[in-house]
Amino acid sequence: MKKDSKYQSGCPVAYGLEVFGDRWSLLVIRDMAVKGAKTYGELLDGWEGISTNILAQRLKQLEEAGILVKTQDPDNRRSFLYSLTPKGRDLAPVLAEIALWSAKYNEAGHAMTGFSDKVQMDRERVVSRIRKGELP
Amino acid sequence: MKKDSKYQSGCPVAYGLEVFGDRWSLLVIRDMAVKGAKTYGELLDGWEGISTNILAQRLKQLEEAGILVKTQDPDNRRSFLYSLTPKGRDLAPVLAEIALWSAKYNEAGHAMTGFSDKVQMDRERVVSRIRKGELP
DNA sequence: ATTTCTACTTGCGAATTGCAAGTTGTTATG
DNA sequence: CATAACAACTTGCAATTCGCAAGTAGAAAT
Repeated sequence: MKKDSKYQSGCPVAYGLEVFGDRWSLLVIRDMAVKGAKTYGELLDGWEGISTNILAQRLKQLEEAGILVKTQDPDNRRSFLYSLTPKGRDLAPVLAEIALWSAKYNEAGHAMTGFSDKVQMDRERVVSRIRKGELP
Repeated sequence: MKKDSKYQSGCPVAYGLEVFGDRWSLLVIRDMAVKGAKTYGELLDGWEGISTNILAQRLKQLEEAGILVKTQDPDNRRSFLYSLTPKGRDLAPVLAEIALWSAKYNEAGHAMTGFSDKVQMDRERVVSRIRKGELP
């Protein structure tokens, strides 16, 4: 999708969107930051159903962008562990603000997640926890 | 692009991304919120060069989503004025957090915009101004 | 030894994107 | 007032990207 994209404008918003501004990247980051997903399989079984080829592609891009790192699972040699870097965890405020906005405007209500509630209760705490590598 | 997408998961992050989670929507919103772009032509001449058919499509989607409204220019009958609704302006914190993140991690530096600087100087003020419909 | 698991890769039709050119109605110009 | 220029799109089409399904490779369980 985003190679070394020609969309370079110098705008900070555009820079961010180059890195994670597609339909899936932020959802992968959310699964890791909010749900604590660590393996390929866990990410594949996320709430929205990303397809396997797209997931593989995004993981590679996000790794190249320094958002996450891939390591061998010490307990299972056929498994890898994905984890967010500080750069990736620093996207917590972005996730939080999107959740706050959605909580305000999504009439349908948001089931299956206490994330919105937690952020509404104490945004700083949630952001701080994610930044430290903990679950919200 | 996003019809009534099947990506409904109940997750607030996913809801937000359904509305503005593509390559261009947030850039259009940024052009309006930060640059004060109001007409189709101004949006076309944005920093990144969106193509005309995509712009038309996004404007329609964002209007349907209640992010912006389209009105006749009272001074020029061949021109329309696009403006953000409160729902659209409430995305200011999202733009701000993306800008802060980019300012921290974009080595290339971000020329041609004082938005990052303004947000870094006083995030609350910038968000507040955009929420009121003023330029940051 | 064979099945199962984990993490992918490959193929391919369908949808989306980007570029270029054309259209419609409006205002400015000679 | 005829014509050029403008503003906001629309249309066509090639190329990229996406999503589903199926297949592969190596490790672990049975």
